[in-house]
Amino acid sequence: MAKARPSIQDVARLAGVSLGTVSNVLNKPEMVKPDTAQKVQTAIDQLGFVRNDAARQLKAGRSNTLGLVVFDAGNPFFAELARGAEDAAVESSYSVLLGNSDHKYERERQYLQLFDEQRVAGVLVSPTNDIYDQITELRAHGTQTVVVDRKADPQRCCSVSVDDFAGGRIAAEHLLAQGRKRIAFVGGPITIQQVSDRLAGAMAAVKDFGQGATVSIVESESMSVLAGRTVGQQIANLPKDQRPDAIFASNDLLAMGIVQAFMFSNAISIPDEIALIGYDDIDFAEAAVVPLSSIRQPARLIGATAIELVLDEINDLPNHTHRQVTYQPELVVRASSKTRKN
Amino acid sequence: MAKARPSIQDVARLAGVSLGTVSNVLNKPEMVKPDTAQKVQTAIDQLGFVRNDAARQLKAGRSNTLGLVVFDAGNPFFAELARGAEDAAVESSYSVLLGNSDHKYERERQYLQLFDEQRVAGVLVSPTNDIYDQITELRAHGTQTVVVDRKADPQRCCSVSVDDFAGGRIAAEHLLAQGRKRIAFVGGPITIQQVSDRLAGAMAAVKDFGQGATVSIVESESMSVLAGRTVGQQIANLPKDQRPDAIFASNDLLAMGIVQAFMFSNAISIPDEIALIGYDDIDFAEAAVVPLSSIRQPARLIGATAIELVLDEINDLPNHTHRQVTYQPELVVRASSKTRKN
DNA sequence: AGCAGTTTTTGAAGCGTTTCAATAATCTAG
DNA sequence: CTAGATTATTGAAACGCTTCAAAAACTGCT
Repeated sequence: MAKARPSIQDVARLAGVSLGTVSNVLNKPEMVKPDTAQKVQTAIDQLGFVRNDAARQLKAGRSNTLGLVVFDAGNPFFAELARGAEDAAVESSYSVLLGNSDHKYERERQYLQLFDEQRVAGVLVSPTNDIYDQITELRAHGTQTVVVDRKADPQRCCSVSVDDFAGGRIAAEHLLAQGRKRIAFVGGPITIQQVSDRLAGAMAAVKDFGQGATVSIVESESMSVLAGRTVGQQIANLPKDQRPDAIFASNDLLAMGIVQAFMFSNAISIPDEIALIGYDDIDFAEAAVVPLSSIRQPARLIGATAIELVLDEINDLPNHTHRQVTYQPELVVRASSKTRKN
Repeated sequence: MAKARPSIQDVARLAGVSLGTVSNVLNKPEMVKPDTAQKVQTAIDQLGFVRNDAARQLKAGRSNTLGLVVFDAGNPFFAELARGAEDAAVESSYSVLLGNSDHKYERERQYLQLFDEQRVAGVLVSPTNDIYDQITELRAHGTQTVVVDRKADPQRCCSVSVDDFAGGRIAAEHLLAQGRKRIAFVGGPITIQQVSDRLAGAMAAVKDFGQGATVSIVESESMSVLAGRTVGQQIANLPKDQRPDAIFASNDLLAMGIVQAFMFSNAISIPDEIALIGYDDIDFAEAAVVPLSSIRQPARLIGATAIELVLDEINDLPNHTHRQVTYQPELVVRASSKTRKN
């Protein structure tokens, strides 16, 4: 049934022109006479011809597709980032294909490999882990790569990130300023760079603050709402005097989960007993049971900037120099961390 | 610098074997002698050879990539759906590339076109609109296509969806059962099939119920949290006696936005004055200021099922018959729609 | 009509794979 | 040790496109 897909040859034959002409209609329409173009177009329509990108790429050696690999497409932060990237790419008539590694190293590898094999023009990746070799390899193969949401060695490639250390510091400082002393940091696995940086920032703040404030670390299994709920449960189960008086969740998903757990067990009030601050300031933070304080990151901007960088590298390789763009996070205070009577 | 990427030829030369052998190592390793394979592998590593997918596809005529086009990757519902699809695809060693149409017809077209040109093995698409011609065209070209989150004519292709009419009915019935009479339906643009089906379901429920209950329609600009906030504002601005006593938001994002608006203007209490129910039951619904009642859809399952269908069609085209899988939605009652004293 | 200059069209070469018939190497059994 | 069977390797021929030098078809002028 589905007869073989028509090729440029078939179109040429039907239109009574040479194959080169058809190609020209497709790629350099200005250099073919209008009525020839018309004939060709008619043939194309009639046959339902669709250019075979594989062949085109094979010949041309490059594509105008970009790859983006994130580790949690379900996190609105990354969704925003992706959208920023997409918009910027479309602007320059590139398309962005999104791969979700779901925190799985193997899957990340797989997408990177896929993009490499597809010879995409460039790749943005928010590396889960020690993906450095992967990236080095990619770059060695000639695929331009930009690291997003994490700092990268500017010797090796561009990166666009937000200062996680500063973010952690700001969050902790805020909690301390509210008079909290026993801060629990929730996040995990702590092997994730972002998590450990935020933690480090928080610790630094506590250290500078002195006054006997402490940070305890609760490592969560992942960074999801569900994981947050588990952690929340855990904390709720603690004897009252062992509970922290503030929680810094390393992203909003976790924070929302914690909120859910506290609501459910009905035992802990936010912010009276425990103040809570999240990270990312996703759209949902504001609508939480207790509107969630958070550290805002310019997700969209990150995506857009990353695209800019990768395109610069693609189009102007010779005098491209790697840049390390770092944005500053911003404290957003809502009810979840406001101490009522101070 | 970046010397041309090594080809299979280069590998062959370096390994001292023929090009066919290298290909075999790559594709049918069982039919090449172990030590030959070893030599080849060494050469591959040394050169950093990466198979050129374009060439491979060109020859093979097919790829093992699947495309997924959704219209709102930021909506956790679709994120879930995508994850379900991805997991199922990986299971069968396919990869899924995600395109986000962002409700824009043009961008949807563009992704579909891209996938078509890339000769992906199959496409899942949650069509924004009258994308039917697009799909017909795709299929005519031989790209297997499955419609997700919407019913499709089973004469033409498979589809996996949830019964939106039933969902709308259930939601409205629930609100009516709570003693509400003036239901506002929020959603838009109503040209979106899902929206109009849910509306139709709600209207049917109200009609069956009789008792002078009514449905008013508030068309929102889009289906986002932001749009919800706008609508919420609008409703809050209404004179008290003209406000509905229940709102059925056609997705949770809208509902969350409405919650935010009501909180902000501080004028309307949920559910006392207005009961609220959303749709999709995204993870965040439970953590909303007022935990959100919702209509749950099995997002992950939808994605997984769609992959199954498309793979069946790909692998067994001759005796594949289109199926129209419809799942039933499920009412989840939380605080936002519970009438306290009844 | 004939020439030079200009615009269009042509078609062969080649991109890096996979495939497959042909060839070579190796094994088995007599 | 060898014929015959079996297993491995080879390399030429596509796949469908873009490119580009060469040919053809026009132009406008004498």
